[in-house]
Formats: sequence, structure tokens, C-alpha cells
Amino acid sequence: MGRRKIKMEQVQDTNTKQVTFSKRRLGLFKKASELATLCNAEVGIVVFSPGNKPYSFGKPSFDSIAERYNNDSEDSDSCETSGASRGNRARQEKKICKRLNSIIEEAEEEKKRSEKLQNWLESAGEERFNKPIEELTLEELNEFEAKMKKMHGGIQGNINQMQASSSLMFLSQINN
Amino acid sequence: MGRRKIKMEQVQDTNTKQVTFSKRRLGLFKKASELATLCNAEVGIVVFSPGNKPYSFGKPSFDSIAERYNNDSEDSDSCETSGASRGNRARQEKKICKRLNSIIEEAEEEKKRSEKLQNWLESAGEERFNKPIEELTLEELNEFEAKMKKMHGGIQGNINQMQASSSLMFLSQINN
DNA sequence: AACTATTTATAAGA
DNA sequence: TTCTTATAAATAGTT
Repeated sequence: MGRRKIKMEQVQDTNTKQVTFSKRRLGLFKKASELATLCNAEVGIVVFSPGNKPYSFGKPSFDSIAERYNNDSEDSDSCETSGASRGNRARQEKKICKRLNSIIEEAEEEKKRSEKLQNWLESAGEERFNKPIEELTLEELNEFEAKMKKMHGGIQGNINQMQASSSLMFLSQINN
Repeated sequence: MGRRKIKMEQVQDTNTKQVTFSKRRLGLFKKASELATLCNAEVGIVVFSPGNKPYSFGKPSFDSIAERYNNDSEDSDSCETSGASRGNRARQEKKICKRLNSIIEEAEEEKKRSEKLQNWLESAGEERFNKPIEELTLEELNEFEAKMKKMHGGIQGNINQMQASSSLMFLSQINN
């Protein structure tokens, strides 16, 4: 739908991709809005850009509901109070959802750590001809090894938590 | 976009509204798919028809692993479900659950990759006095850098998928 | 951010 | 429901 037809594959040029993303995301949300209005339907959309930024759309308001959800002070990983079977289920799901969110946050931390490692590696690579290489390499390798282990532990932890959440979700599913 | 321009308000005729919903829902999903493909983005959509039937769309990237979980005859990853409002919810949750499992598998792969890296690092460390160190280090650093980038991409992808799943779960939760 | 030449989506009709 | 088609809308490349 433009000056030329484009192939349906990832846009290569980074800048063009960014522009395309902006335009099409807006277009998508507009379409969603129209669908909701015309047909009295409810629509929720989440989009993650290549840069990993989240964008959401919702009718009725995704944000307002999400806000309420995030402002809910309580949690968390231990117990659960009783209630009617209907409301209880929702509460349980809410808990699992919160839990997932926290896992995601941890994963973000992991990502940052890995990014730092990456930066460190790259700068080390650039500087490796300007330093006494034997000494530096030894030192760096040790530092690197430590970072590596820490990161590895983080990944492992995330996997455990995801499995636990998944199991919980599954349990809450079959028990209703 | 048709024979005539229509007002942006709820379509009154029930039958027309149903037709419009079908057409536009498909159009919306197509747009979402294109956005995901062109921009390497992750997109999740949940739509509830006026008859309160849920339809979902999701475009993540783990085709191969998802297949393993599709022993059940139903849909894969780019899907839509429809049916009675009661049983459908469970089906949707099952889908999300499946998706989480797939993500966990990917994370396991990631872990293994990271373990290999770790092993490689350790053995490189042990052998680093038995080889012409300048050459080896240079070579290894490059190899390492490549592996690092690959792993980093994997972690990033897992985070994207977790966020998308969580958001979808959240959406399906608040809409019930 | 705007502008258009084109492509794409779709409202109405069959 | 599915297809056809005239027309509205989205958007790729350009400025």
C-alpha cells in the first residue's frame, strides 16, 4: 500500500524498519479501535518493538485496568485466603500474573547484565592491542568467568520460576 | 473503505454487524501479522465479539518447538479459536499454558548454550599457557564474541516472549 | 512531519 | 457464506 509493493519479510534497513513500525503500529491500533466501535467488541493488543519497547491498546482501556492491577499493594509468593470458588480463581490467576511480571523483571535484569558483559567484551576486544596482552587476558578471563557464572545462575533461576508459574497455572486450570 | 464511507459508530443491523466483525477481525490479524514480520516485532491480540466469543492472535517466533506441543489436534501459534463461551476460556488458558511451556523449553536451550560457553571458557582457561597465547586469545575472543551475541539474542527473545505471554494472560483475565 | 502514487482493505451487491 | 468490485483507507518512498 504505497509507492511500491514490498516483500513480506523483515525490513533490512534499520531506520526504515523503525519508521515502518511506527506507521503500522498506529494503523493497527486504529483498525482495532474501529473494530471495537463498529461492532461493539472488546479488543486488547500488545506489541513489542524490535527495541523491546512495549505498546498496548485496549478498549475498554487497557491502561486504566493495568494501573489498578499494578497499584494493588498485596501479593505474593506464599499463601492464599479462601473465598467463593468464583472469585478465588480470579485471585489466583492474578497472583500468578503478578508472579510472571516479577519474573519478567528479573529477566530484564539478566538482559542488562548480559548487555554489560557484551559491552565489556567489545571494549576489551578493542583495547586488546594496547595492553600487555598476557596479563590482561588472564585477568579479564577470570573476571569474565565470574560474570559468566553469575549470569548463568540468573538464567537458571528464571527457568525454575517459569516452570513453577506454569505449573501453578496448570493446577489452577484443572481445578476449576 | 468500500462502496460507501460509513459512520464510525456501532453498526445497527445485526447481520451486517456480524459480517463486518468477521471481515475486520481478519483484516486486523493480517495487519498484526505483517507488522510482526516486517518489523520483527511481537504482537498479541485478544478480541471479544459482541456475542462475547474470544478470538486470539499471537505471533512469536518459536515455530519448531511449538510443534512438539501440538500433539493435540488443535491450532498452533498463529491461531484463532472460537466456540461456546464456557469451554473456550479453558482452551485459551491451555493455549497460553502451552506457550509458556514452549518458552521454558527455549530457556532450557539457552541454559545449555550458556553451559557450553562456560565449559569452553574453563577449558580455554586451563589451556591458555600451552598455546601461543596472542594468537589463541584473539581467535577465541572473536569466537566468544559471536557466541555471546547469539546467547544475548536468545535471552532477549525469551524476555519478549515472556512479556507477550504475560500480557496475553492478563488480557484474557481482565476480559472475563 | 507532510505529501502522493500505489497498494490494500472493505462495504455493498450478487 | 463466499466472491466480486467500486471505492475508501493505509502506507512506501519521497521531500
